[in-house]
Amino acid sequence: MNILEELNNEQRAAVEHIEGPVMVLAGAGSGKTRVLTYKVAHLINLGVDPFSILALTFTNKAAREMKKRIITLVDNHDARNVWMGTFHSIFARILRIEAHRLGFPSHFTIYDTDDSRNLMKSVITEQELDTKIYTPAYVLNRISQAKINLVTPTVYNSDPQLLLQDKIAGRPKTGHLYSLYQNRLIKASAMDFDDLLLNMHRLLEEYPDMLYKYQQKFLFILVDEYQDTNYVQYAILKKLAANNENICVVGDDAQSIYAFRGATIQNILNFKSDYLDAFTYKLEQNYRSTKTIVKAANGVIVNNKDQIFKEIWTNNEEGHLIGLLKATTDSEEGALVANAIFENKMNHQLRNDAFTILYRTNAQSRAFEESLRKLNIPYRIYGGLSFYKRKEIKDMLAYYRLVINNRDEEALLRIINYPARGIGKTSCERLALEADRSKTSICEVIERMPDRLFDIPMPTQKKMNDFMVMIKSFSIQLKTRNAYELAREIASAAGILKELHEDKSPEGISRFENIEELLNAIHDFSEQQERLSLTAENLENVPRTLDEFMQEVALLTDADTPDSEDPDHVSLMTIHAAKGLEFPYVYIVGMEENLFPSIQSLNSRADLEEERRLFYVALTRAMKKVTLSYAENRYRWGTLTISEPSRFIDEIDFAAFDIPKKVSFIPEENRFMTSGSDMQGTRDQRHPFRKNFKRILPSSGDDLPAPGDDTDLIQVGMNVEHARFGTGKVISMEGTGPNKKATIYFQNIGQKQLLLKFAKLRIR
DNA sequence: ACCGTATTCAGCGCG
DNA sequence: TGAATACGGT
Repeated sequence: MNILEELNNEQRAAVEHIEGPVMVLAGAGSGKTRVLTYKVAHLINLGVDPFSILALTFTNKAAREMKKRIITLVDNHDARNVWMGTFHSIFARILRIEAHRLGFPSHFTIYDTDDSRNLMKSVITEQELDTKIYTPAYVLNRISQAKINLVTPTVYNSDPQLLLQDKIAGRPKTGHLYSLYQNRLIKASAMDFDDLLLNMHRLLEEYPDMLYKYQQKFLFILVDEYQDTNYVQYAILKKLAANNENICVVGDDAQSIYAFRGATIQNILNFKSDYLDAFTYKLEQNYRSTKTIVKAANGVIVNNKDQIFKEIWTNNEEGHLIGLLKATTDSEEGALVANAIFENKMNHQLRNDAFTILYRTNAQSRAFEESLRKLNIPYRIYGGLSFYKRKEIKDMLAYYRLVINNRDEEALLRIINYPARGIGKTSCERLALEADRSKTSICEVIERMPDRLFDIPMPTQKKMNDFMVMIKSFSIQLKTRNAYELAREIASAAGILKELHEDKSPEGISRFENIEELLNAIHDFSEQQERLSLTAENLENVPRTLDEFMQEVALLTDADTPDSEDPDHVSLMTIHAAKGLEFPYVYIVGMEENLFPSIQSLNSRADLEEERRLFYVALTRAMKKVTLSYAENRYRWGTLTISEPSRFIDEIDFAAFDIPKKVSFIPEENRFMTSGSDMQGTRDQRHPFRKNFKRILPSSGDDLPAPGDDTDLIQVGMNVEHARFGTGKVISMEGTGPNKKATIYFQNIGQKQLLLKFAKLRIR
């Protein structure tokens, strides 16, 4: 059977167009992933060597599922040799092969965000800078932005504009911290996530033979979720594809929801000018949702200015109207939604996994959990602490990391005194200081220890040395021993098994079980015969080793831990986490101004438009029915706040709503002023339920701001003007009501903290 | 080294 | 509010 016959005309055209640059603009639910998988399958069917196909996805999970699908499609196991994975995992594989070019050992460690944060924290404290001003998060964010834009420390520190920005932000040392941070990474033979991209780019940029090699290798390049790629990813693709330009990108600008961490929609918008003979296909038929949902989603997204025009349509039934639930409080919202799910489930004989609750922020999950539990409805929260982020697992992995890479400082500092061996904090700090001074790694400092006199007590030096000897004794066994045996031996030699076994508290027992589970995973791994296609050439009977395991683990996350529980549960997750998924019944909750759209997004149109795209993504997850809910009052950060319904509700045609009787105590004359008429009604007229939310300002008595200033509109990040101090930028705000204070950086006089009720600030 | 209390700070999060 | 960290006393 010809697999192409399973596609519609546009999909098929995109799949069969195999040469030259192709962009597939695929609306939500239009079979985007389908095009990608069928295209790879088609290529293989045409006789293309799977080893020469590079397919990049957004998550490991997507890669795994796609690969599985392709193998069944082509019914040929060779399909597993396609280079399919995330940008990070594919580039990590290549970088391990070519590491020596860039001065790294092939066993370099990949630092996760915790490692990066800890390292940055030490760098900042060692520089004796104020960690309140130089928060690791801020500095790392700056560095990440720099790396994404190919800005190395050297470039950064000679770029007047960047330096000026840091100066204005009151953090002139940021560039210096970048250099120090990067040096520490190199010293530890480590790369952070952004380095995997940046170094891949360097490899292709600085070594023409490498560029040639990988251009020759990857004859066909496919990219999923192109709207969520950033500049360095774009630049790498541009280089790899430069030879024959057989590059096919698939994406939907309307679903770009990761601009906040550097993804840029420009990659899609510029595709045609980057590749002059580019061919564009638009997939506009939605196979997922009802007409009602598609219409609602179109009505929302049309409010964005930055977009490529698409008209999504569907042949599906009209379907249910959109539900709208109004609650008095956040906990009532939880109860309303849980009850609605319960009723729906009972009335229509549905399974729990037909339902999902989507929210803007993780903090909202609690009310829904409680209500679902009361009704005995099984649920699962996605995106919580993943297995590999748990403390005990990270501790154990730190041992393995250190055995593999003795210079891995973050791993060393994490475990040198866990379990407790009497090596205290001060001694560790001195150790780190000495490593920094002598420009070597901590591990080398320890090894030279007895010969030198540090201000570390002799017994402690001895203990440090014993520790390092133990680690190294395992290092030499890495290549010869089976992953599982070695892993278990390290676990017991380190004392972790004993430590956790003795802890009989419920948490201790669960930690012990988690370690066992980790060891089981390693056991399964070492039993598998199949290796990465990368090492397929040396198929001898070498056991699978611990460092191979760790290479796979470094880039795994949440979604990669399969859940063993009953799969029939209601899913709770953030909208971001729901990207790419679909559910019959979707509840989008917390539809309130300042929550969704988020208060932080109200400063710029770009941010607001990203929120709107997020809402678009949420709506288009649904197959059968969407229900929106909001609460009039909500506890946020410990205080009760009054909310009004989200502007996004207004953007859906009022006629699409199924307004429950109990909410519509609406004056008759407003009843029929729906958007069905051409009348340019106010928001209140179009959406009568809003009437109940006549803004009630908290009474602030005498403290009401004088008319003519902008006091209660001021937000972090705004430029403001003060009668005496001139113009400045709001850095942070604290307090509530009349006691609201803002920290403002004034151009002329520097930082000041002002009580808003007195400051009479104007927004500029 | 360890524990209880004070303080701070709250967006979304791939790899 | 509550989790996560910092601090300060034993």
